[in-house]
Amino acid sequence: MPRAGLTPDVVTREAAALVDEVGLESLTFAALASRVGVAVPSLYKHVPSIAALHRRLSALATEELGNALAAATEGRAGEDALRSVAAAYRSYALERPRLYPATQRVPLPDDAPHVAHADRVVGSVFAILRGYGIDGDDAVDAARVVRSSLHGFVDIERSGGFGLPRDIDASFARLVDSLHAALDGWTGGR
Amino acid sequence: MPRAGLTPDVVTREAAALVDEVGLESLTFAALASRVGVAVPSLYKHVPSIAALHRRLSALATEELGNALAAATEGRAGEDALRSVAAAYRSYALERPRLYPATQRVPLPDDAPHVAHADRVVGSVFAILRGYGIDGDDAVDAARVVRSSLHGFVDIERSGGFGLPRDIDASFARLVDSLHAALDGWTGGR
DNA sequence: GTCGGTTGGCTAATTGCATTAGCTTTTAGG
DNA sequence: CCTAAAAGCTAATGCAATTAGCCAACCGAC
Repeated sequence: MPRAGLTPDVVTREAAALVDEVGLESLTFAALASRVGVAVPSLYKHVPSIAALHRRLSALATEELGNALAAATEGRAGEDALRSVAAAYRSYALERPRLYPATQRVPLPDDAPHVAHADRVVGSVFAILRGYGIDGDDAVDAARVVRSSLHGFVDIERSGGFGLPRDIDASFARLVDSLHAALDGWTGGR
Repeated sequence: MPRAGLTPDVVTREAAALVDEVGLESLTFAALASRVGVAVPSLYKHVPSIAALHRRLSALATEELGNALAAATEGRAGEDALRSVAAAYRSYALERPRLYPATQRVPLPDDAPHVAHADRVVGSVFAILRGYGIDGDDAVDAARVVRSSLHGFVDIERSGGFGLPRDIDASFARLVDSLHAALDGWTGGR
């Protein structure tokens, strides 16, 4: 029986591609095994459980999002960075709408790679705030505002929740305008 | 065999209570049947499938959220309404963190009750905007900004995604401040 | 009160999924 | 080449969702 050339990373990437087709909730070891050409129990040689696979998918999605955001901040600061990061965030969610929710899983504390990817995502937001001169507790509050707005928008969008007849791109632009105004006029804590 | 007194609404409410304990993804007909005291196949007399039960849960959660928001707007306008609705939105999500995600499901078009509940939630947001004198396409954009911010914040919060040592209530207050500022200074479309 | 039809219980059976146990083959390193 | 580890496999187990069909409870009409 020749080796299928699987590794945990290969299995995870194939699983992500399958999620793009069927969604996270319909991901099964049966479908994945069929996809990579092995019997179902063989998957356990590479990934200990379906739950572990979901955690790996979260780490992968978070890494990809982090990469996209980091690239978006390069050579940019302040408003320019905000707009670039916001666009990258939404682009990622629209490219992989079924995988995107996996970015929201909080890493297990001992999963160093996943923790690092998550920190990187948040780090990109803090980089924006430095351009606005916001730091300390204010930076935490502001980062939460930015993350909430972006996550909220793309989550509702990908779920089809914006049903009224109004251009969604235009609404997103107004959201980012609002974020810029909020960060630009950010005042000390209360 | 005496009747257990079940109806589709009773089953749905019991399912919601079970979701509060175990989460949406761990809801099973087996656990629910045990909870209401009937055999598993008996549940099919009241709810046609697990998928249909999830849709009913979404309608119920959306109704509850709609009730909370409607109550929060009563006798209030503008900034007062915004703060009240924002608080009510977050309170609901914190009271039923495991059920809250069900509010995000888009209703099937022919599910009139669910559609009505969803419209009511959005209606409460539009009521706020009327107090700020925002209408037309601007109102759609602004409603999407408000919904995104609120949903995004509570979704990250309930998932444990705000890990940095900073009071979350304070961050939420800053989010609402930002929303108020955005709505207060809302200018015409672009 | 009785009867008939409908509703709501039940058990048995089926299919599919996640997982474990243990055997066999392939592969890598000494 | 040999050995141990890794990676395939089948069989088996337990659980979940669902269907089929039987029986009893219930309700409305007479």
